[in-house]
Amino acid sequence: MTDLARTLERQLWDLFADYDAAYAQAAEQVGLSAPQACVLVALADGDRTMGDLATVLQCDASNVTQLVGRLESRELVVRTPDLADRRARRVAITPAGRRQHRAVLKAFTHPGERIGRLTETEQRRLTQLLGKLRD
Amino acid sequence: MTDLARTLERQLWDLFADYDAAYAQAAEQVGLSAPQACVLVALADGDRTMGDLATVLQCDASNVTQLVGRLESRELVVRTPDLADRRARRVAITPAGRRQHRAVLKAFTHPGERIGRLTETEQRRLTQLLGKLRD
DNA sequence: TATTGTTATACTCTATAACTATA
DNA sequence: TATAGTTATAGAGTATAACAATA
Repeated sequence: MTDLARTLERQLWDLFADYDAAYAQAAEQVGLSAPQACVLVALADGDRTMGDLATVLQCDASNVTQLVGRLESRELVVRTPDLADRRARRVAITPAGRRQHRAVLKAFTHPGERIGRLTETEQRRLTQLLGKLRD
Repeated sequence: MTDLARTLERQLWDLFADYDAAYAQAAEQVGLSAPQACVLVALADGDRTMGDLATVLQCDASNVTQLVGRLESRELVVRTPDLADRRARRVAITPAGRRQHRAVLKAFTHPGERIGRLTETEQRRLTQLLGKLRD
């Protein structure tokens, strides 16, 4: 491996460490854990079944049961029956949950600040490079 | 916020999600949790006191006590007295711990693969942009 | 008196296995 | 028989508060 590639690896590691910490802190400011905030994010664009949530969050269904249970006890989400499949339950974000979600987004200023340090040209270049990175 | 900035935020989020998952998977392949792997990384370049570890890992000292305790019970690290300060204890990685650490690095191919998709010129450009991002 | 580290405790996150209800 | 979700359980990560030993 080249020195350049090693430098890049280190930069990515450091960047991600900062990013993770900033996200956890943003959630915490709102009184949520990072996984709880992720649930609200996953529900922001519409309700989902429990199983769908497990897929999106990349975790076990039993974990979703507990995450949603804690959020429901705080009335940030609600579970309703699925009319098409009586085994399934749909989870939806409540108005209070939506307020919390917006608060997390507002507190998570980290990416916006960083991106704002780049000129528009640089941002375009970065988008292109990151796109190639993900493929 | 511009569309371009929004695209970048989304790209960073997706990239980081992949990165996190890949790191956790690399650690798991070796039989470690991600935090445990981070302890080994922190000790790879030399021993540290418990308090120093807490600073580096950005967590509470009582958490370090438990993380190190689990690793020590598996003989991946050892605690030795600090000769200069009898309150402190120095934690060092063992040969077995070093093997585990190397195995994690070997399994964590994700960043290297991604970086390898870029030409050297693109890598240089990305390094520069990421540097500006972090400041 | 302040600092280093541990212990006791509590809560969250997470998965596995066993179970219920429905398809 | 297979699938959606829950429950019971267990282990790991995390922090707070109280504590012991040392500075």
